[in-house]
Amino acid sequence: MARKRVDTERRVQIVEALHKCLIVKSFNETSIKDIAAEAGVNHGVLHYYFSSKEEILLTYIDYIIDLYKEQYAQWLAERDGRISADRQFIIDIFTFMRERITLNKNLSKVFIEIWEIGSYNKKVRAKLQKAYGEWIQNVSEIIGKKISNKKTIDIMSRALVAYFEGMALFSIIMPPGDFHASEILAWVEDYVIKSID
Amino acid sequence: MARKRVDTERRVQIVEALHKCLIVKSFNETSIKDIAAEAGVNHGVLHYYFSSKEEILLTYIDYIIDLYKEQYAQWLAERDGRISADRQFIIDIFTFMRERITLNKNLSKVFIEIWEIGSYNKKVRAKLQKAYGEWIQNVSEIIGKKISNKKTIDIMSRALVAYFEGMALFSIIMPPGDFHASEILAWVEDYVIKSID
Amino acid sequence: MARKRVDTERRVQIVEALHKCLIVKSFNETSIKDIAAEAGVNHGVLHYYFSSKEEILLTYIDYIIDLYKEQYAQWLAERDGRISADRQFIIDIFTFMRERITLNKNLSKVFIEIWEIGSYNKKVRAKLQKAYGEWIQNVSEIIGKKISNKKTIDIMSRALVAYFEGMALFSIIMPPGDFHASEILAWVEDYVIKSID
Amino acid sequence: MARKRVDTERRVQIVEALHKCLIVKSFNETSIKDIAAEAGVNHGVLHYYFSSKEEILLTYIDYIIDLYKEQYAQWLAERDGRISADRQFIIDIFTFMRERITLNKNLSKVFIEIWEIGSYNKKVRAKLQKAYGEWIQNVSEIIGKKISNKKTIDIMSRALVAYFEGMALFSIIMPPGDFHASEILAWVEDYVIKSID
DNA sequence: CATGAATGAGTTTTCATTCAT
DNA sequence: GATGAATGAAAACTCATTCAT
Repeated sequence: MARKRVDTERRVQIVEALHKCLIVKSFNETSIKDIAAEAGVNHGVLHYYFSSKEEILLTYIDYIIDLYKEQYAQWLAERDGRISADRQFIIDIFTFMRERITLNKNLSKVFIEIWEIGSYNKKVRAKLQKAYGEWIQNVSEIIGKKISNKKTIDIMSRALVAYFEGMALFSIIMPPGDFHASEILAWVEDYVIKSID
Repeated sequence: MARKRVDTERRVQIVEALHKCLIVKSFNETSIKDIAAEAGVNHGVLHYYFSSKEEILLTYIDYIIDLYKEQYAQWLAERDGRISADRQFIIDIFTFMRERITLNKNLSKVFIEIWEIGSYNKKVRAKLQKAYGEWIQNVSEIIGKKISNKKTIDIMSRALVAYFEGMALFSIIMPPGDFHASEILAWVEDYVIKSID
Repeated sequence: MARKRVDTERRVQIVEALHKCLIVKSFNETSIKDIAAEAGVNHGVLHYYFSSKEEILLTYIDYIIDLYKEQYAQWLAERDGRISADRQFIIDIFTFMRERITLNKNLSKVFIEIWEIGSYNKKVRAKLQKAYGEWIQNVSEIIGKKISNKKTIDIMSRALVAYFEGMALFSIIMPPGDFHASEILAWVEDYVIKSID
Repeated sequence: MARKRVDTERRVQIVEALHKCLIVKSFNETSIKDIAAEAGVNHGVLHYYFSSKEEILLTYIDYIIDLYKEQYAQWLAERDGRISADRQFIIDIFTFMRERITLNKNLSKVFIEIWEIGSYNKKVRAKLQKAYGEWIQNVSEIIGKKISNKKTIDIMSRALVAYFEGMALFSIIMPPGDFHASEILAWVEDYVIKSID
């Protein structure tokens, strides 16, 4: 049990080191020794806790997705844990997504990396599919409070999440201070809320 | 003169070989020898025509962007070369973008790769910024036929292009046959056209 | 602590392997794999202990210079560690330099190589400058026991060391058994000693 | 006949291009294309006029040695073509060697390169042996005007030429403006002349 | 003769992974 | 469990040389 805990701590430590590395360089440019140095452990140890570099990545993807799922759950818990049809609630939940997820630069950078790996790697893609499926489901529940047509809900939630990810991409790729991602996001949110309210 | 043509042809040949490689594996996984094999030439030749692997990539990015800019220009030329305020014209132009760009799987796959490289590589990012800037400009001109408020045009065109790219991403990442990208795109187009018409 | 020793040992082993290689071929013709083979280690190991081929060379130059500085220091230590004005002492010290340094064929061969590299490489040149500066200083101290004019000491010590190196060069370049380097050196030594005594 | 002349001109042109390259970089760092570019000819042509890179070098060595032999011959011709026992003549001839050969930086640089190649390459070494043999012979003739003992002449001429080459080396290797090669050379010349006069 | 395209062997370097201690 | 030494495959790149046109 105690061993297990140490194990888990070490794995988290390593996985968080990978996160720090990915802020600065691509997964490919990040060597096992880079991760080890960032984690403050011997690089040989990484192969004790993980079978390969890929396994660190897969674990990391779970970790980063869980981190934001938990943040969302926590945010929701602070609001009684229920999705409300309230206009203000919907404004707030979109604001949360905008500020904490879409405009989180480090997160976006890392996700561009994960997209790229996922586009060639089935295991990574499966994780993305699951995470995006859940996020789409969350958005469905939100707009489902206002719209009854299931088809419309399905389409809109997918479109919205794709749009969020497109904006996350552009917030990294486009010249900073010129693209005004925050403003665009707010405008569209407003537009959507007006449309469905 | 004849020489110049051989030069250009070889460079195009190499760059198209890179394209074929990028459909299957990442730029990093694609070795100089892979590209050479795909192009059917000796690997030393690649360094004869290009100073480095990165230069092949940069040339490729120009090539692929030009390819689609030309397709757009050609499409437009067939329609008198002018952007019209006609409802059908706008429907058609969005259909063109949807079918030929956003839902072009190979193109999307390659662009996910370019995004990732661009997120760490300034030269690549600059090329993306230019290309997206132009595309946003094109969309601005289209919706500018219907909307007069400059700010709204700016925001909507940016939002639309980001959304298109988000959809391109999801068409690659999400389970095929399940995400219904085509339908979602058509629905949103319809929605936008109705909104601005 | 044990680790540190392994480190140093391996580095010495590699540096000595380079020495053996340089007896046979130039630094440029000596590949990392050649050095590794000579050292009896895997070639990857060389990059574990040294960051680059140049760093091996720089370390080697320090090594070979230190080796002969130590031999000189040791020789001197055996003679009470002091430079004497004794005629026999001066004869002996010149003999030491002649036999152990100037006429040491392997050493001379390697130094021709280092000269060549140093003529294009600043770091190598700096090491040569330091080593020759010290050697000139040593000769100054020896002849300073007999001559009081500082200018004369400076000039003579520089001239002597340049002459020694020219003789080292010729002992490698000129047909063996024909140039009689040993005899020439002895004659000049004798001449110098007579002049200053 | 005309062809032969064109051939020779081209070969000289190439060989002079190599000289210019060797001022700046080592023979190893100098590529066939570098030489071709410096000569203003197509690189394929070098293999028409020379069988290999080594042959260019060997031809170059002949060229550079001849150049200075001719300069010496010409200088001598201007002085009636005979070596004189005149003190001033000896002063002048040493001055010529000092200024035009030993202190000629480009020449010295190139010779360090040739020494190094010659220390591993028999053909190059043979050329050096011949050239130095001739130079030593010249010096023998000069000091032979003053000294009658053949053995002494042999030793002194060899020692002098070795010393000149050592000084050439140090004029390249040692910190410029610090070693005072010119002064040292002049002092020793003076010393030698006084000794033998 | 001239050109420049093509070849392919060879170089240094990187790094995930293994493993003895 | 931890350490760091060792392995070896693979990468990008260089370049003398060849050769068809």
